[in-house]
Amino acid sequence: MEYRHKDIEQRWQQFWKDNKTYKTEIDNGRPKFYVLDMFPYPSGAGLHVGHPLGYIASDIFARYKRLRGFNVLHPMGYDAYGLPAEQYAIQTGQHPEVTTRENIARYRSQLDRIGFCYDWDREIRTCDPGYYKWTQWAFIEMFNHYYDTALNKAMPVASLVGHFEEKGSDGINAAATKTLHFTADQWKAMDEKQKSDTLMNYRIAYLGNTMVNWCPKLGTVLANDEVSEGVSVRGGYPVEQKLMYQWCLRVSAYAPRLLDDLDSVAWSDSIKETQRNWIGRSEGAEMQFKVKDSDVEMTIFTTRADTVFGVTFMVLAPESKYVDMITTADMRDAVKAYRDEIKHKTERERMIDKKVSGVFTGTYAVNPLSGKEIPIYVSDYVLAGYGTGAIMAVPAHDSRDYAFARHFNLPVIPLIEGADVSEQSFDAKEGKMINSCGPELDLNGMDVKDAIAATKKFIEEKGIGKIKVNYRLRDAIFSRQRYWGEPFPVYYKDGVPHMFGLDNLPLHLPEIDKYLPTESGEPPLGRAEGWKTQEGWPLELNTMPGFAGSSAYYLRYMDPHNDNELVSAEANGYWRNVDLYVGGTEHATGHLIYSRFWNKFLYDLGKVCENEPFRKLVNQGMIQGRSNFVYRIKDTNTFVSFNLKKGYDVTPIHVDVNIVSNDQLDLDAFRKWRPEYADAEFILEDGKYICGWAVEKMSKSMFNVVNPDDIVERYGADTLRLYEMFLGPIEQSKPWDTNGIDGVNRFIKKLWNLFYKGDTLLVNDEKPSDEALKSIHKLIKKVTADIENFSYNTSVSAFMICVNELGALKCHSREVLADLLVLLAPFAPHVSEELWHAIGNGGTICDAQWPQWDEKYLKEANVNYPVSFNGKPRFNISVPADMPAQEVQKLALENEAAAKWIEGKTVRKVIVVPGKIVNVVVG
RNA sequence: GGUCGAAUGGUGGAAUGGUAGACACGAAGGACUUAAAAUCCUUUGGCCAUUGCGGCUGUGUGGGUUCGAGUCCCACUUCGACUACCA
Repeated sequence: MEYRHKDIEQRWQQFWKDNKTYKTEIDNGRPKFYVLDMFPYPSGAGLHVGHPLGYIASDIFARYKRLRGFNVLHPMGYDAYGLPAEQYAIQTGQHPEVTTRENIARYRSQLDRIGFCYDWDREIRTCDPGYYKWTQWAFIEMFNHYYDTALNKAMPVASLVGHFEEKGSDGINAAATKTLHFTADQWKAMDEKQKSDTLMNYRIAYLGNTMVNWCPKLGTVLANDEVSEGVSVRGGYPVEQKLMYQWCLRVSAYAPRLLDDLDSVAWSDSIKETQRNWIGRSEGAEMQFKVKDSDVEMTIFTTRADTVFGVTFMVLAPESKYVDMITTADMRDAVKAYRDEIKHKTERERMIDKKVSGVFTGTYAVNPLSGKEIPIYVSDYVLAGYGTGAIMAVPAHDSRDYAFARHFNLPVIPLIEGADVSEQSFDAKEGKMINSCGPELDLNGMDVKDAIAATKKFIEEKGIGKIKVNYRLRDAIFSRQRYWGEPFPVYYKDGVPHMFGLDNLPLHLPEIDKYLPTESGEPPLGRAEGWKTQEGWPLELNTMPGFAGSSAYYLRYMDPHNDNELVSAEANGYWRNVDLYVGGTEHATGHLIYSRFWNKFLYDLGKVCENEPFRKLVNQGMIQGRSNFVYRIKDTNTFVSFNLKKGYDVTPIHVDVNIVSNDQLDLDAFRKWRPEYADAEFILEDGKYICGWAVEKMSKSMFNVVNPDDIVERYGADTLRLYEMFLGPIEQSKPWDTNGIDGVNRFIKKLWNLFYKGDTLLVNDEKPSDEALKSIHKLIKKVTADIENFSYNTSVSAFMICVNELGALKCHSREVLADLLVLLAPFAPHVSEELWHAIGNGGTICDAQWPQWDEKYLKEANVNYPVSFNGKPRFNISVPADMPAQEVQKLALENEAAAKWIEGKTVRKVIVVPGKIVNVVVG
């Protein structure tokens, strides 16, 4: 029998399906293990060979854990809402649901061919009503809760209302949009609308007027993580700032916990660091600056309280509320002109335009420590959304303030000894303070760090300001002016928002005629006939953003068909949270923050039992494309081979990598590829046409997309799986290069040849030789350690070595080969299963037991090698790590081989490095 | 600008501080074959020596720690990823 991958893989995939081999149930008798992939957005282009990388890695781990006796939950589903389907719908009129369903079917068929061990009975799609019911439910719960900053958890809004009725706003500990002051009587006097507006200030899901990233081209608002460098991540369209009334989630309330709990998860340092930066904790002080000849006091935030004596001006964000309060009559026109100019600039234009701009308000403030008067400016380099939207400018020690000061010719006062500020600011927080003495506070001579502390203490005592921790993390904007997303379970009664009851969920997405905004500029849902409650109250027209459906999906897999709860306490109590999460780093500041927030919120409500959703995170690298080029001689249809192109004037042209093999072009296929190449001529080297290559993004336009289906067709899923792992470390980005896949394919054939010669099964029950046992036990040890460390590439190498060794030893022992198959089963499940049955096993290899290595087969002589060192002969002996130094020295002197080596020479020195090695230097 | 990471043959990549280049691809030579494919064997970092079985050199650059550094420390160069007017 020959190795026929198609036959084998099809047969076992069917077997697993028929026998529901991968169906998972709660089993209190076994420990659980939850392995999860970031579920894909089913795009129209289908999977390319880069997508399954992470899926294969997690599949190996899931299969491995199962072989080690764990009850493994390994589900898959689809992040089905999203912009591309909607854009496609706008262009073609096709319902996004239709295209989404088609795309999912395509994904599924591609995934199925690779042989994953998913429990497909647990599949979820975010656009299924049975799923988004719970997305809507979570939103309602967020609406009904506020964040208590003293208890550090979400609490029901009802208890807040109780407090208001007794004491008004006095003594509340609630995360809020702004600080409100009202008495119990004032609260009671409010009408329904006023009460609603007041509570919005505290709700975790709230309606607020916020500065949003508005993308005119997409006609929708985008979250911060959906915008990069001033353009939309999807589509790359310009994004501008706009004040809009939107649903928001008070993610910022969770900032301290999101930051602190990073310490408790096993994620890579780099992704934790990315989240820390995104959350952006900074310790500083809020300080009051009085405006001259006015009652207005402006609050600013600074992390450099020590530099207050160097403040030579102040700057307000153009959107700051203070601007209108303080601008003098004669400056009003200039300020208005500046603000209008800024408003019409997109975020991108603001960023590209690094020119300093701003305008004087005509007003002065008073430095609270020095008493000096300083001018107040408006400039767009101060952001409305961070801190208080107002700053004290210290040009000597902040580069942005410095640029502004130079442009407007404002004074620069250095505050640190020896700082040269003639060319640029001195931003470092080090040195001794100078020029920092006021009527009540003298910082001169202090170290910067001490000065910061001293100033903070002083301003707090004097009531000029207070110590404040600021976070960069903003609340998430939760409204999208789109069709293809979860509808909000919200209706408006006389303009006041109300939530649906759980009994009325899910609120289904309505049908509409076109997927465009209405004539009056309302979101697409404005087109839906009868989009109102039975009583006639209008429903919310926005839909939820992409991250809504993906924030709690890992919980739903635990109990996907439960119609009464997101997840039952039993299912959640058993599966708890994700033990291993595999996915790309691109979600560091989006999905991975939102999910953690969402989970913490549900944790506060007692709905889930773990504080963090993902224990361990592995970020697989991106697979880039490897493009091939042919070189056409200018103005001809002649192509010159790569190494001969010198001396010709050539144009490199991308050529489809699928008609190139080992960088050698298939000439006939090339002529057939496109009509204009039908009569192409070639200048060959050694009878071959060799193509050039480059690493680029994998995309259709570069003709470097490799479809996993083609690889599976030609080499089989097992080869694809092994080869993807063999390419290199899982976390590293690397180009896909089909060159080399033959080596892995050869390995499987060699493995096959250990079992079969022709149709004869070679396997016997003879006792394996010591060498064979050593080889297999070495492999067991290596593969076990590698899987635990995700070093799958070296595992594949280890398999190759072992199979080569067993082949050379002519070992066909059932005992050894059975172990080999179990080890290989996570990597190449089909061929392992096939051979597992061939050697007389029943059931499925998925239920086999992971073998254990025995050190006795691995013993090495502890004497190594003579080497030279600095010209002096030397002898090294390896010793066990825990051997005491004295014994090591004794061993070295008694060692037979060492003695032989030392014989006749003078022992100059015996160097004992405890636990490591002994060097006997002779000479 | 900030943060993190990387740099090893023609290529992908191995090396708990202990014989650098495992394994694989590619290449060269050979066996089998009428021939090709497939398969198998040998060689393969560089330089020198190859009827002397060996010698020298070598992990981006320069320093340091160490008996010993690809690995640890410092500085630099280059590349990549993420992020960015966050006061």
